[in-house]
Amino acid sequence: MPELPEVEVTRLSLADRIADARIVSARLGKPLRWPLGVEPSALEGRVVQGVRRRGKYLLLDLDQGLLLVHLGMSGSLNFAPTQAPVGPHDHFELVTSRGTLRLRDPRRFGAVVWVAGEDTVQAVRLLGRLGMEPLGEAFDLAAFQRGLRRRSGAIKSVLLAGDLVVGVGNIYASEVLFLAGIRPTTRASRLSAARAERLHAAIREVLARAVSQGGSTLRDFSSAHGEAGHFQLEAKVYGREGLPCRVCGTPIRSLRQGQRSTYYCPRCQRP
DNA sequence: CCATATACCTGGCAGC
DNA sequence: TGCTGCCAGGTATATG
Repeated sequence: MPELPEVEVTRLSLADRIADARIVSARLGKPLRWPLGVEPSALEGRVVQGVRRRGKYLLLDLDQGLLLVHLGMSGSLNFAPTQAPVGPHDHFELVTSRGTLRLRDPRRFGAVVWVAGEDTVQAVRLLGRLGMEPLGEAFDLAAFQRGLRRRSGAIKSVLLAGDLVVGVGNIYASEVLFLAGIRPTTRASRLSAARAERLHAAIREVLARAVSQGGSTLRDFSSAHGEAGHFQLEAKVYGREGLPCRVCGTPIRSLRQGQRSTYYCPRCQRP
């Protein structure tokens, strides 16, 4: 579920409220993708200083070390002064002086990992190969164009890989390529400089718009406040196979790329 | 270096 | 109704 917009919406809804909170206790449920890396009791007394985001990871800065949180495919965070009873899919919990933070993740592809610092082996293993951040100054057009030229694979797959630019997942990859007018099967290396520039702009535009809409709620995503997102209502192609293109009316098509569904308009998106 | 397949796990849904 | 098979927002890792 969570692509960059959902992770950023989570961060925005959490950061101010959890800042300066002191951890009272930590609890684990079933195993997540990776082990926490410390005894939960070792987190007691730590203070949450802030929440950053890198790609689809949330970084909870503590006064000693930090927690790397990934929502995987089905994860969501909730932060509230008082919580409902623990459910069968609540697999991590931090009780703090300002409220209780819970990770609900039915599929358990998500993770919470404590690391002593961002330069540790474990942190570098997880964060070290991430591509450019698409929002803000770091998303350099020339570097993006150079990166695309080096890739022979389909542009959809290159976007998903996350080592050139982070944050574009399966929903937004289709949406971004629609906005840029690019066929998902086009080889990245064969995109003209002009089309690469349109793609660069489309990535920023779609992701920023999705953040402003509170992300996409397909099944059960919600912010740490519990609010659903609305971007799925304005999706142009994702999940719309057979329905008329919102721009030209041509039926939307779907195909499989690297075991993932891709949606596109055969008329608006030229190879 | 790059591209692709695989694995992880649960729940929802279409089809029979 | 109950079963089976497929599909789902991600990505580290192995393999070619």
